[in-house]
Amino acid sequence: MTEPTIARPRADARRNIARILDAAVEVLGEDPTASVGAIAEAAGVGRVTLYGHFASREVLVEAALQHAIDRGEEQLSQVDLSGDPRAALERLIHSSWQLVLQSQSLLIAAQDSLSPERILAVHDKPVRRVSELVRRGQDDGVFRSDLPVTWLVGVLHNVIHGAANEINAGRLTAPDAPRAISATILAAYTPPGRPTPAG
Amino acid sequence: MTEPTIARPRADARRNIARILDAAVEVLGEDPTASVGAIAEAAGVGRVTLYGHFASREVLVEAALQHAIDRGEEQLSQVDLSGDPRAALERLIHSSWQLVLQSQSLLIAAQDSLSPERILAVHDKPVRRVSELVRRGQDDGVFRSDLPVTWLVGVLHNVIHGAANEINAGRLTAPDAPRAISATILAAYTPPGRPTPAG
DNA sequence: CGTAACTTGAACAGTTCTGTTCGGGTTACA
DNA sequence: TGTAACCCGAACAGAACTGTTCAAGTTACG
Repeated sequence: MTEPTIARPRADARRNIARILDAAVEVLGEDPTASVGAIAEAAGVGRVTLYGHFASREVLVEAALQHAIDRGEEQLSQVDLSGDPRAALERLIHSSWQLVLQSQSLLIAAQDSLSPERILAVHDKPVRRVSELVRRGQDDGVFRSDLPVTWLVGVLHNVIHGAANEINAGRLTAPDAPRAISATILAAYTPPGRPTPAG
Repeated sequence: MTEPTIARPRADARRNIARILDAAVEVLGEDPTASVGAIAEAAGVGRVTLYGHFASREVLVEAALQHAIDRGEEQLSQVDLSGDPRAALERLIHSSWQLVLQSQSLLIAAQDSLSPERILAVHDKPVRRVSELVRRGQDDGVFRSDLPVTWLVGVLHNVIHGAANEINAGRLTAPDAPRAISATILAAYTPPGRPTPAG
């Protein structure tokens, strides 16, 4: 029985795949309706080549989302989540913010062409990271427990994305965003009847 | 000099226009990418007839958004905004919630085919209503003043739309939504160092 | 160096939408 | 009751996109 050789792509093929993924993240991050052709062009690659590696637009979008999240995970995994949950959350917000600002409409593209289940599956790791921090804060009595963790995480998600929209609308400047987000979230997470953190 | 007769549409034409607008609000409220043909069908009207009243998809979408907001304004204008700003805000949230739940993706459709300026212009009245209430709360010292009114209004906007998404994702039930939104917003609006309202 | 893997533009088929035109029928309304 | 306003289906032109095929090049790599 011959050893089953694992079919490993050629070097130029792997390079092109990487270029395509980078381009997809970048282009879809700005225009969620960007065509496959536009992505191929941005990657400096023929459209046929792209289809050779990604069978359909759907597959490409999912791979791009996965790629963006994987890259983000590298940074997020380095954030120190120990100590006071409120301070830890502020650090996490600060790191997440840049990532969201880049990939902005990539999520919209995903929502257009991917099933909710797949999107959720790809987001599993980052969501879990935030969820555990929030839960720890609840256990410590620092974060409110009268609302479910999923809701609190969702609020964070929406406020961050909302901040990106505010910047696009010119009603907020990028440097001001992290402070506004943190101040809003920390107050929103405060247990009923307890004082909010003073800036 | 003959009196310049104001060209008033015939009765059936006005009826069809109304039907089209209602259908547009309903259909686009569920699928932001719905085609003009689908809207015409839902209105029980020929596609040609629709184009006779609305020159392009863009015009139709804007008219539909305007229509939805105008209908909503009727209800919102009846909300009592006097007294404690926090209680008033809760009443306003409660009334706004139903409206948003219906028109959900109509806004997405608008964002796809309308310029941000036009969207903002159409939203002028409801935004102003909330803004003034928030500002009054700031003057009374009940709402925080360390963040701009536009930001606070934006947070409310995003949390409400986020709640709609949570419901779609099955992580929140419709009856629970108003309570979660109010609790979140009232805490988020609390001035730094002051206790959040106890549920 | 030779071959298999890979890339490429051009061209094609198929779909879906927008917006227009035409001709004949119906309806409001004065 | 007459006429202008209106409605409608069918059919058309045009654009944009997806995904495939082909034939000819280029490149990695054993």
